Amino acid sequence: MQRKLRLTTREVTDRLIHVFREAGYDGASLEALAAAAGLTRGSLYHHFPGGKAQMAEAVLNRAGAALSQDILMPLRARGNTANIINGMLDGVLKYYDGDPPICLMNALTLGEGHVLFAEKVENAVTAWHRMLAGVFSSGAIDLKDANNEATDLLASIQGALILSRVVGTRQVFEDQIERLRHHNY
Amino acid sequence: MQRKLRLTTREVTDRLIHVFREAGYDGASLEALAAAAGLTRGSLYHHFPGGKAQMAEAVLNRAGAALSQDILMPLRARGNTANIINGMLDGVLKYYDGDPPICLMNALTLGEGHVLFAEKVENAVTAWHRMLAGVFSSGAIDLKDANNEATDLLASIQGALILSRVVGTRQVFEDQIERLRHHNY
DNA sequence: GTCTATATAGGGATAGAC
DNA sequence: GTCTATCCCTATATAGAC
Repeated sequence: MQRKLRLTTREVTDRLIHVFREAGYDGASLEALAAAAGLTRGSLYHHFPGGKAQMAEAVLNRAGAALSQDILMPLRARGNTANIINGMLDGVLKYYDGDPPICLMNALTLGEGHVLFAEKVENAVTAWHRMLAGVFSSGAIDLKDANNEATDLLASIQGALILSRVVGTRQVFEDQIERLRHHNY
Repeated sequence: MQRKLRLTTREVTDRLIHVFREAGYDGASLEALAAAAGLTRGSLYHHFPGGKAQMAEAVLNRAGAALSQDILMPLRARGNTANIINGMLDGVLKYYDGDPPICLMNALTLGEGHVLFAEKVENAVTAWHRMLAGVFSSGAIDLKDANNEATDLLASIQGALILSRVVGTRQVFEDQIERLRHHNY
């Protein structure tokens, strides 16, 4: 199997993701990014003339698209609430695919990354929360309760990611997601 | 009110905390740390000959002590489970005192910080989890269920911190903690 | 105990050959 | 589209005066 010589910008972007996930914005050096891409530092600037900020933004955009597809799309399905939530949780397991799983948006909102991307991340999370609340409120419960249920579920997922990373094993995350399937929605 | 000229290392440490919390290890520059301490870069090395790594470790140790006092100690109280958990949640609100609240241990386990402090952070979180599970298991339920309940609660708290930081307001965090008080334990 | 000044390395970014 | 070479700045760390 021969190594590809010329990469598309999208392929390069995909190779950069895990560096930003594990190191955050400030911790992601061009040296590490270039190594992950299999390119030199100079070559990165062909794909991203805007430098590191543009690299991180491209990675964030890719993650946003994946989140929409894997997690938000199942929330648009019709059916009973429990089935919809189960579909979303399948997407959550797919979207957070590392071992341990790490949330890119969490990693990118510290230090300089916070200055650059806080708004974009907030928008993504808010969209997720709003759609989740919509699913719960269609269950004919009070709108405020629906919002609270959405917050609870989102917090449980994000918290499981934190714990899983701290412990260093994916299993903690998967176990927690399984338990969330059996809650009463 | 006159400004103190000579600071103890502990006082300096306390002033460094919020820089590491908001920027993580890689994002915390000596310039920012010196400014926060009200000292020059050079003076920081008097208090921390080991440089930035030692500063972060000192901050982490202080946070560990505060966590023990504010959060773990209430878990040693006697009484019914609900009261003990309420006491812990009071400590949680006190320990995570920023606006928005940010988890130092989360911030310090990305990039180079992960290499340096992952083990120490894991130990702290594991201790919290173990004590929490102990409280739940004294409620005469299955040990595995107690562990799961502990994980659920810990994840809810950590996730609330994430959401609160992303949204940029402390209110989200406080509301979530209030709701956790009314769960059935 | 704090300062100024400085050493040294690594970071991000650019120019131009191939 | 990728490379090498280089520039410049910031970052961490050290030395020594006060």
